[in-house]
Amino acid sequence: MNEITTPRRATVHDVARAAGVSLATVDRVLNNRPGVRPTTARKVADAVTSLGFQRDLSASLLARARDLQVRFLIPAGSNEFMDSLADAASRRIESALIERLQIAITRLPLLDARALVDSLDVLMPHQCDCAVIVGTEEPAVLASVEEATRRGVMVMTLVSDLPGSSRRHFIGIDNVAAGRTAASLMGRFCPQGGKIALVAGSMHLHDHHDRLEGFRAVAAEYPGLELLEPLEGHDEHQETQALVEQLLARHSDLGGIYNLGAGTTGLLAALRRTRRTGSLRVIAHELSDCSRAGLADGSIDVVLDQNPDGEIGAALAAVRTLALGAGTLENNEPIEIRIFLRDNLG
Amino acid sequence: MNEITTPRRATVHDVARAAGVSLATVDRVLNNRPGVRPTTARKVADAVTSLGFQRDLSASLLARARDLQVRFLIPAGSNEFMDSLADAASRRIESALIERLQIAITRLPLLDARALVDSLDVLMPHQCDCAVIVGTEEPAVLASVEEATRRGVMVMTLVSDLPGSSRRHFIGIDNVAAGRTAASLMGRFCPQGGKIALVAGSMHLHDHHDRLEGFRAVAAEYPGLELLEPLEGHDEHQETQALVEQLLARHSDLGGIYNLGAGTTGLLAALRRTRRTGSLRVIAHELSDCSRAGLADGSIDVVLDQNPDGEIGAALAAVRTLALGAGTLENNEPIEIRIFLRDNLG
DNA sequence: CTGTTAGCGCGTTCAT
DNA sequence: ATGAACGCGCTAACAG
Repeated sequence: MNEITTPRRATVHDVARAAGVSLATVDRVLNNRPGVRPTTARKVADAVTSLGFQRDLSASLLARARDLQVRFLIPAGSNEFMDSLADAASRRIESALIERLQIAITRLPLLDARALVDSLDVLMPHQCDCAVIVGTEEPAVLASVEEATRRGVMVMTLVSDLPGSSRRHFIGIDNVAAGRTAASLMGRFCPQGGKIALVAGSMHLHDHHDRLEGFRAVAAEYPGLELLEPLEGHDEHQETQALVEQLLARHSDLGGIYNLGAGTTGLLAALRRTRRTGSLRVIAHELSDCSRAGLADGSIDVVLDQNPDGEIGAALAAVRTLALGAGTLENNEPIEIRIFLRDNLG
Repeated sequence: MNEITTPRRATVHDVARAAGVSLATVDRVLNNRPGVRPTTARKVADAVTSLGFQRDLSASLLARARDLQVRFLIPAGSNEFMDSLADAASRRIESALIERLQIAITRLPLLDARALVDSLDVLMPHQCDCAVIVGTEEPAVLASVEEATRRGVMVMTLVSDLPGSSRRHFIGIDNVAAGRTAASLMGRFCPQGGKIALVAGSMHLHDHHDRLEGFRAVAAEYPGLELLEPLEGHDEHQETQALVEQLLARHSDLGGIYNLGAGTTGLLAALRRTRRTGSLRVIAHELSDCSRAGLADGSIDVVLDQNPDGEIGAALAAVRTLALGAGTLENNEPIEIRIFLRDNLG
């Protein structure tokens, strides 16, 4: 039998011996601290690569008698999805602690760049190793991210990326693919073709924009589908409900609705009031109590979900990896979109 | 600002002090080793619960200067899906090693209970902490699992469970839900109704059986759907291809095919030869090179995937948790079924 | 039966 | 600029 005999991993001792220096020097190089001659540093670096040395994060945290501190900065009040993100983070507090990861969560009062910047600017490297933020692409935010990085606080973006910045990693789904998938389903749901309505929060939101783009691209492959102009409900229950009721009244022959925003509660209310849940195919985003109910009673056919639990898990895993000093994460696979019907709900 | 001040976790020292004993005694109780008076053991146990003590697995492995050994026993040759399971495990070898988890993989020559039993019986606790097996429900296998458990080797079931046994955990999807989901999609794909063909490997396989059951239950909700008698292709390319070609020839008005087995290659060949990829809705199982190609060229509409990577990850996480001595894992949520269309392929 | 002690891989004073 | 020595939470070999 081919038994796999794993060779013992290299330790700091091995590196020190190979480089002909002491443990302390190796440690200084590893954590790139000052006080090492360039020549010595090179010797250590060579030993590290030739031995394939990999630091043991757990032992490192054990020695420092210190946990890894992660702070999530998540908007509140605006979006139901943000609540589920925060909940997912909360749920992990306990289990993360066992792995020496301390999770702190700050809900920002508004979807306000100022509040985010203020919270970010306060974070110091001795109390926060990594800030995981969901932020909008505004100059003040970008500046704050740069500043945090310079101070020694890693920044990671969640849900919505800040491409030009010094964020070390991005966790989120591919929203264009989400829109494409929705269209691909809708096209198959309506083999006879038909009018399809699009309900968004706002076209100014990056993710909504991407979803719309993806949906339109694939919908074009189904000549029978006639896309109506997108409605903007600003993710407000009342407004979305009114909009959808008006929509249903105007188009008695509507074939489907793609709700690419977060106003699912309002949409559902409208659908139920007008009792048009049979002949109409409805695709919405984000699993929530509301959308679960919609799936259960048949008013929603499919829910595309961003998988907040998976995103939080991926974020924590990334923090651990990046804490070792890796420049960037190469395995930057985006989070997978989850697809739910009534029949595969947890 | 509500700063979360986490109290320091309790350590073995704290437990020893609280129980009025020494570290060694605490350790003996924790690893339930012999040589401790019941009275003393109780005092320690009380201290553990009252302090909410949780062992640090990493520190434990560090002290033992020993990695956690996990062995996967996976059938070979029969099923393409098993290959992807083994691949998923292989891909994790390196990253797991950093977390002190040594992965070993044994491919069993046949889907043969005897081979599984032989491999399992050899495993000793000093070389294998946990065996993760995908096995059939046969008396010899069950006996072997009991024996392994008695020896001190944990057993975990993967993909296919052994309900009555002493396996500590099961990792797999809900196949009834998978079948239901397929029917739910098919029903929506065929609003006019139509004939639906079912292609299975064998009705003797637990998972195929469950999928069929789920599919039938939900398909009954769509009165227009007419289910043909299931075909058994025994997951063989040739046989499945012949079966499907015959099927297509006989039913020129076929509306859809649900391939609930693993013979996707044969199915695809038949579809391409008969060039019937337009009006026909096809739902298959397991993402593979073959099914990916089918999605890409439109011959397959939807692939339901068991998520082998996720299953391996869940298995490794479970091993870590169970290694601390927890009796059973309470969070026994099944693995989620992944749903792929052409537009959300990684 | 129970306690003492050394050491796992690493970080961190404090000397040198 | 560099090294020796101690401690983090836990296990194990050896005393008592």
